[in-house]
Amino acid sequence: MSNRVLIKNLAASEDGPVSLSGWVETLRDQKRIQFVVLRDESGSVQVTYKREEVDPQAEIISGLTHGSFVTVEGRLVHDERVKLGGIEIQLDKLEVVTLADPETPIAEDTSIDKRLDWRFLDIRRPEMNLVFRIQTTLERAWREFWYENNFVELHTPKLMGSPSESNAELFQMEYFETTAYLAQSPQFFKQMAMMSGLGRIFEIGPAFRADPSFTSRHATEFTSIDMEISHITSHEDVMSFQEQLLQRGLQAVKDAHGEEIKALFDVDVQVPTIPFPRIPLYDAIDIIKERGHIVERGGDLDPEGERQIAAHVAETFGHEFVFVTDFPSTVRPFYHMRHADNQELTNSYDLIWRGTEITTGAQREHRLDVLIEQAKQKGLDPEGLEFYLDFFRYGAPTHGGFGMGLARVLMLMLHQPNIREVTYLFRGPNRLKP
RNA sequence: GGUCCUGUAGCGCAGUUGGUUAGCGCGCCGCCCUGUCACGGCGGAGGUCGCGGGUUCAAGUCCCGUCAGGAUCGCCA
Repeated sequence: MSNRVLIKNLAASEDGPVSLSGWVETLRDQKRIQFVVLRDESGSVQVTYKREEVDPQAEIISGLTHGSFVTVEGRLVHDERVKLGGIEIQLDKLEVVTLADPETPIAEDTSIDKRLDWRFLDIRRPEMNLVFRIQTTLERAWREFWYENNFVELHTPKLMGSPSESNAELFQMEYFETTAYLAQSPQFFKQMAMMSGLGRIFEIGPAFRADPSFTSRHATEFTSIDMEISHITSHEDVMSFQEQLLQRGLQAVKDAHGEEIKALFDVDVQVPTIPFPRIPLYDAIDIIKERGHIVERGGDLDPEGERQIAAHVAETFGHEFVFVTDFPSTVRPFYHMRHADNQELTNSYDLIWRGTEITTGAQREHRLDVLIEQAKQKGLDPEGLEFYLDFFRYGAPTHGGFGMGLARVLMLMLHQPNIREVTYLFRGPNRLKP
């Protein structure tokens, strides 16, 4: 390994010899003096070289192109004249590792679709680079929370022999002599873990949906944050876990990256207070109606309804999050538990962050006879659900959980307009590359 | 899948009621420049106007179709 120093650590270092490596960001090639702005994964710094009469090193610098990767040896000097951080490297030796093609195919203001074609160049930009450092911090904080609470991490299969849920569109593929499906959700397998005695589980993994959805918040493959816990009394227990999880994650991101996020995205990360506001759906519909938007009872909230209830919560409680609870059974899958005293409502919720849905959660029905009855009411044939229904034949604890879209969380955290900005390699109806 | 909008140089855009050689900024190439920092100065290259058809003496511009992209709705995470 080379003994390269990260640029972000230079400002606090003593003047003296250093070696760096990085990409050429700018070359200001004057007759007597040359300036190279060098960027690595942590930041940018100016490299200065004073030219001699006959000077092979200066010729090498003159031949540099934007994006070329170089190693630099020189002396770090703190100098107030330098606008870029008040430091510069006075060059002893610059070596070209690889010369870049002179014309870069994308720029900062290039449209998202072209930038996705050249994603590796796009992610070289400091703000895009930061996104994935934030993602790492977020997942780490969540994992720590789960570990502290005795969760088991699972990896459920993504190749399925039958659909994992009823409604969403399925990808199917040849599988030797039969047909396989890509998992739309780990739903059934994480419930299986409850009957396996694992108690509390989480999974961070891919989910696949063959929906031709053209919006700023949908992908055909996305990373799903899933959690399932046993021995709950209602969906309230699930919501309580989730709000703690989000608070922990956002606190960790703010602590580790708050200043950078402010500098690069102009966003102040808000750590939410607990508990998040909770509003039953029918109350939410009444509130939305008072605000001038009509949502029919018996249906789901439409996007405008979600924005309206979020605006109401922001104005009334000063909170960015809201749990909308007790959805009607007509819009929920058969496995959501219904109210004991009202078959039309479920022990379920959606979590909305600044007007966008990031989660669906629920208490699950654990009684086999009730489950079969609810499946039938949804027009499902229990025969096709045998493998799932078997879970409930040999003793099932009460349980519930949620699924949360990772990229949606990042998009909303960083106030990005599109899920594609915060997904490493986006997959949609018209994008399979790179 | 529906609706609306957009496709002009490597990138971002302008292009008038249809009219001669399609422009601007950035980038790129060459030369010049004593510390630049959005460096500056001079010069230059680069275009099947998404694609196909139609109207017209004449189409980047109007019409039809098609492909691609964006926003939004449906659906969801």
